[in-house]
Amino acid sequence: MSGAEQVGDQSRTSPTNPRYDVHRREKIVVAALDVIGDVGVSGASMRKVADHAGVPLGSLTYYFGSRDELLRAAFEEHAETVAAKFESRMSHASCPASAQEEIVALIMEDMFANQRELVLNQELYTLAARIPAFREITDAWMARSRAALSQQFDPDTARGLDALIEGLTLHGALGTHQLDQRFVAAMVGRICPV
Amino acid sequence: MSGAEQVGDQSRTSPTNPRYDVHRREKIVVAALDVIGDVGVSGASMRKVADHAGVPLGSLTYYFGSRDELLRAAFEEHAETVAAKFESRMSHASCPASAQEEIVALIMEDMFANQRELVLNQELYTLAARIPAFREITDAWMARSRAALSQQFDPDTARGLDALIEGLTLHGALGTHQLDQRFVAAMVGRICPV
Amino acid sequence: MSGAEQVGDQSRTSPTNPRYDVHRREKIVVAALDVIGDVGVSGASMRKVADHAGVPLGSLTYYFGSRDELLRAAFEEHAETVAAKFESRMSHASCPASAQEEIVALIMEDMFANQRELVLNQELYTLAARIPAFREITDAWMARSRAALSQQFDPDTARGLDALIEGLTLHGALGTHQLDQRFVAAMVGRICPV
Amino acid sequence: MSGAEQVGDQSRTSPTNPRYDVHRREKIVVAALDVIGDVGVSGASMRKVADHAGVPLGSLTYYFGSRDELLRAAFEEHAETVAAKFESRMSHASCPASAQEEIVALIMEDMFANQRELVLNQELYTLAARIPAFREITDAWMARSRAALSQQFDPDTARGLDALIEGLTLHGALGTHQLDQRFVAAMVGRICPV
DNA sequence: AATGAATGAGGATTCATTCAT
DNA sequence: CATGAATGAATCCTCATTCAT
Repeated sequence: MSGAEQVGDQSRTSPTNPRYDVHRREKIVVAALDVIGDVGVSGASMRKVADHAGVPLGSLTYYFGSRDELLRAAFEEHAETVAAKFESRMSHASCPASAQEEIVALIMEDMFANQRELVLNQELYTLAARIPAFREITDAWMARSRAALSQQFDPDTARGLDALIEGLTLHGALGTHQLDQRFVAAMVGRICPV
Repeated sequence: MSGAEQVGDQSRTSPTNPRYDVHRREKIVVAALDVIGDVGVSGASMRKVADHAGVPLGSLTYYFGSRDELLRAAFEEHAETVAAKFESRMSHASCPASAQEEIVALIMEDMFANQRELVLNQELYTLAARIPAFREITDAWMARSRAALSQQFDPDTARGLDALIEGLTLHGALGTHQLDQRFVAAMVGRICPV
Repeated sequence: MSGAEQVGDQSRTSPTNPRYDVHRREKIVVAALDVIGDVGVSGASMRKVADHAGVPLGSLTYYFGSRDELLRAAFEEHAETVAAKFESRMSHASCPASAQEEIVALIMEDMFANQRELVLNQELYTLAARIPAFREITDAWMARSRAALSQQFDPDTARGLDALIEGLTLHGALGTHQLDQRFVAAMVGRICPV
Repeated sequence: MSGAEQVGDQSRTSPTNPRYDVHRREKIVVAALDVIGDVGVSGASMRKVADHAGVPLGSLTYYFGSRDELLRAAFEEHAETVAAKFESRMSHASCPASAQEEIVALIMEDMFANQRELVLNQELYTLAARIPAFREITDAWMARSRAALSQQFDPDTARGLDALIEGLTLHGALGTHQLDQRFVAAMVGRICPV
C-alpha cells in the first residue's frame, strides 16, 4: 500500500536533506518501540530514539511535542498491532472449539514470542497503572479483546478467557519453565463451559 | 541511641547480620516502596526517597551502595509481603473447597487493594522482564505461590489457578468495571477439577 | 482578496512603500506587542507571535527578516503610539497652566493605564540600555516629548517635567499605593516656575 | 570581615577540588550580576554565569535550585547595594539643604555611573513589571529610599524627590546629552519647598 | 510570493554517585 | 561511622532560522 506510492528511494527526499519525509513520523514510532523494548521506557531517551530512527533529535519534538506524546503514540501503535493479531486469530474461528484452538496457538506462539513484546506489554501496563492517558489505551485494547472473544463465547467465559490468557502468557514469559501446549489447552478448556 | 542497638563488632561487618541501624535501613526501604508506588521506579530518585524517609541523602548509598541495590531490596521486601499474605490465606484452607474460597477472597480483597500495590507489582514485573536480578525475585515469588497452591491442588491446577489469579487481579485493577465476586468464584471453580 | 490591495509592482520592492500585505504586517506587529506585554521580550518567541497573530510561522521572517527586526518594528510602533498620545495631550493646551493640567491627566490616566503598556515601556528601556538600535527609538521618542513640552515651557522646565513624568508614572505603576491627583498636581506645579 | 577568617588562598580548598567552598554562593551571585549587566537577563544563561564564576554548571542549581531563584538572589543583592549607597548619602546630610546637595551628587555620580548599573536597574524594573516576586524587591527598595528621604523632607516632598531622581537618572543615562549639574540642582531645588 | 517542515545549537534542570570531613 | 557538598553527564525541550516547494 504505502510502497506503491513510492517511485524510488530518493523519489521525494535526498538522503542529505530529508525535508518533507512523509514516513518520518512512523519511523520514529517504530524506533521508539524498539528502544523501549530494549531498555525500557525509562531508558528510552529522546536521543536514543532519534539515533535509532536515524533522524535528528529536534525532529522528535517537532513531530510529537513532548516525550509523553511520543510514548503515547508508540503504545497506541503497539496495542493496535497486538489487538489486530488477536482479532485476526479469532476471526479464523468458526465455532467455540476452533476458537479454543486459536487461543492456545495464540498463547503458545503469538504472545511474547520475543523479549520485545513482553517488555512492551509490561511497560504499557506499568504506565497504565499510574497515568490515565495510558489507561485509556489499555481500556480500549481490553475491550477489543473481549469483543473478539465474545464472538464465540458468552460474556463471563470471554472475560475469564481474557484473564487466563493474560495470566498464562505473563507467567509463561516470566516463569522459569516453558509453557506446555497440553497444559495450556487443558486450562483453556476448563474455562470454557461444556 | 542508635549505637545501643548494635550487638558487637561483627554486626558491622557480617552481611547476614543486621548492620548499622536496621531501623533506618528498613525505613529507607519502605520509603522507596512508597515513592515508587507514587511516581514509579523511574521517578523514584535517591533524593525523593531520602526526603520521604527523613534521612540524609548520603545514607542511601551508605546503606545500599547504589540505587540498583536499593531497588532490589525494596522489591524483595514487596514480594515477601505479598507472598506472605498469600501463604497466610492458603494456610487457612483445609480442603480444596475452602481453598477456593480463600482464593476468591484474595482476588477480591487483598490484591491491588490500593494503587500502591498495583503499581509496585507492575513495576516489578517490568523490571523482571528485562533484568535478570529482578527476574530472580519474581521467580522465587511465583514458586512460593505455586507451592502454597499445591497444598490443596494438583500441579496443573495450581499453575492454572496461579495464572488465573494473575490475570483476574490485573484486569480487575486496570479494567473499567469492578470485579464481581460471583464471576470470580465461577472462574476459580472452573479451573478446579471436580 | 489580499492581492487587490496591492497598488503596483513597486509596492513589492520599494522599502518605503507598503509592500506585500500591509494589514498582515501590521497584524504581526500588534500581536508581537501583545505577546511582549504578556510574557516579555524574552518570552516572545516567533511561534507565539505567529499563533497570536493567526498567521503562518514562515510569514514572520518573510515580513521581518529576523526576530530582531520584528522587535524593532514593534517597539517603533509602541513609541509612536505613546508619543502621539502625548503630543495630542499637549496640543490641547493653550497656556502653561492648562498644559500642567494636561500633564497631570496624562500621568493619572494615560500612562500605564494597563499592565501591557507598563511592560512594553520597561522592555523597551531595557533593550535601549544595551542595544544602540533601540536607543535610537527612545532617543527619538524623548526628543518628541521634550519638543511637545517646549511649546509651553522653557527648556529646563521641559526637561524637568519630562523626568518628573517618567519618575512619577514608573513609581505609580510599580509602587504599592495608587497615585493621588492632588500630589501629582502639586509636584508638577513645583517644577513649573511661577 | 570575611577576609579575616581566611588564612590564605588555599586555606580550605584546593583549586582542583573546591569542595566546601564557602564563598561560592556569593561568587555566583556576583557573576550573575556581571553577566546580566553585560547581556541582559535573557542572555544570562546558567552556563554563562557558571563560566564567568569559574564554577561547574551543576553547582548553580545546587546552590539556587532554579534560574529564577538565582535571578532573585542576584537582584536582591543589587537592590541592597544601591539602597545602601543611597542611605549612606542621605545619612551624611544634617539639614534639607545639605540633603539636596547629596541628592544632586547622587544623581550626578552614583547612579548609573556605569553601563552595568543602568542595565541592572532596567532589567530589575522589567521583571518587576511582570513578576510579583521581583516586585517585592523593588517595593522594599523604594520604601527604603523614601524612608531615607523622609529623614529630611516631608512625605510629599520625599515621594516627589524619589520620582524626580528616578526620572532624571534614567533620562540622564538613556538620553543623548550629559546631565548638567546646575540643571539637576535647580530641579531638585524646585521640588523642595522653601 | 508564501509557507511550514526541518534542524542544530543551546536552554534549564535532574541525578546518582563521590569523597573530604 | 555518617554525611552532604559537589559535579559531570545526560535529561527533555525551545527556538530562530533556513529553504524546498
